[in-house]
Amino acid sequence: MTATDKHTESKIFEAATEIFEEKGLAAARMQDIADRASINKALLHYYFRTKEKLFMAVFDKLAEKMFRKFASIFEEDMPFEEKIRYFFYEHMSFLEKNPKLPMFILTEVNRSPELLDKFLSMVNISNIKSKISADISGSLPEEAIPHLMVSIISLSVFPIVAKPILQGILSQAGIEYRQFIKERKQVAPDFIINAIRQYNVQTNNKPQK
Amino acid sequence: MTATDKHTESKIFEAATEIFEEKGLAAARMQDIADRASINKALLHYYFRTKEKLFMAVFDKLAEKMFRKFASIFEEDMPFEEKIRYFFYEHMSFLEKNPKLPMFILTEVNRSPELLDKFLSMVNISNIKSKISADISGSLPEEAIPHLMVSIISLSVFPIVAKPILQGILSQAGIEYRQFIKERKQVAPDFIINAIRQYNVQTNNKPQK
DNA sequence: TATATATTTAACCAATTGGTTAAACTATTT
DNA sequence: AAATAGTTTAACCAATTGGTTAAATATATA
Repeated sequence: MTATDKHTESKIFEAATEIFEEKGLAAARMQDIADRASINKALLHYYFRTKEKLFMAVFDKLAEKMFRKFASIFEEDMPFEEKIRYFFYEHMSFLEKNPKLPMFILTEVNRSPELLDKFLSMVNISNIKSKISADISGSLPEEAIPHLMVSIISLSVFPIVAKPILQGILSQAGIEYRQFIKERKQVAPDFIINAIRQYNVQTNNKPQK
Repeated sequence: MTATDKHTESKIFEAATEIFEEKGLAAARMQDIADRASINKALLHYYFRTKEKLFMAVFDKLAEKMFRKFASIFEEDMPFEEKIRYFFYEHMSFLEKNPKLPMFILTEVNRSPELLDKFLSMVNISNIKSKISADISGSLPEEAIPHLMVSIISLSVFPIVAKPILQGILSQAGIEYRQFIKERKQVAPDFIINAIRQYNVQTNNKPQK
């Protein structure tokens, strides 16, 4: 493999990433990818053999990116309240930089759930549960923790995925979507923290490492 | 138009609804729709002329259904806390019966946001805002209301849309998705209500009409 | 019952799509 | 420099796709 083909292969990969993120597998066309990469379509097959294999290479990269980001944030060692705030800040900043990623993943995993198989273990919910239990005291029931986590994800991801709808509805009230998402980085963690206050949750004031 | 063709047309429409919901516009095939309806493919064109027109008929019907459900629940006259509980119960029951609908709408409006134009006015956010302000007293800032509404929608819709992911992750901890969603009808409104308690929100105890 | 109208069928069509092929071109090795 | 290996191109291919056509069939009307 020469420097030239490393270049061609990555050009293809980048173009494919964009096109697949924008259109999904079903609507993406090999000719569109070739056009985006400014190469002859036959090269797609020379380097990646089939559309399916090219798609899988892209999906794997993007899903890894998304799940790793999620998992790493949640497993950080820090006081719980701070972790919630850090999660929203980090996760929503990540989503801001990758606005098409969640919708891409959701589209493809709804079509083909087995695509997820190799990524699920990256999110160890039992591990996260014990970390959360260790981080907080009070009467938060253990069975509430998955709900809490799903709520956290819901509050951060859904407004991104529903952008066209929210943009339309919010603009009726003179609210600008970008500004709304900006505020949300603050509002959403407040919301979560206040919601769990009912359990007399005291976040441990452990010294930070 | 005869009784027979009313029958054929609705058979086509129903089959198209299923196929478009399952696959979206890009991946749906006219032959698949014809097979699902047990008719000859040419009839799709006889009754609906083009794929695009058939899709639009289906999209309009489904989007109307979804937006009308959302809007009607939120404009109910009842005490706020009760409205939140009613919203989650009604909305999540609706989503349970139409599990593919949100993902279908999200997919298509992300691809083509102008599809939304005729439905946005069904959700009058300013109207909802004044209703909520009238329903509750306390110090909930007006600019927090859109965030509250988006949170409510996020908490109800996202777990449906993310079913494959949640199913995978939750099963690792021995949690069954269906049971999780069932619990959520109770957990999510609790969450919302507790979250806004910080504003010294008192829900009006107006007599029900 | 005969005629007109509407519906359905099966065959066909042009365009598009993912993929293949072999020649031309470029880079590397002997 | 010639031979070999690797990359790229442009043309081509078979299958699929949304759509069309005209004949056959069914239904409605006079």
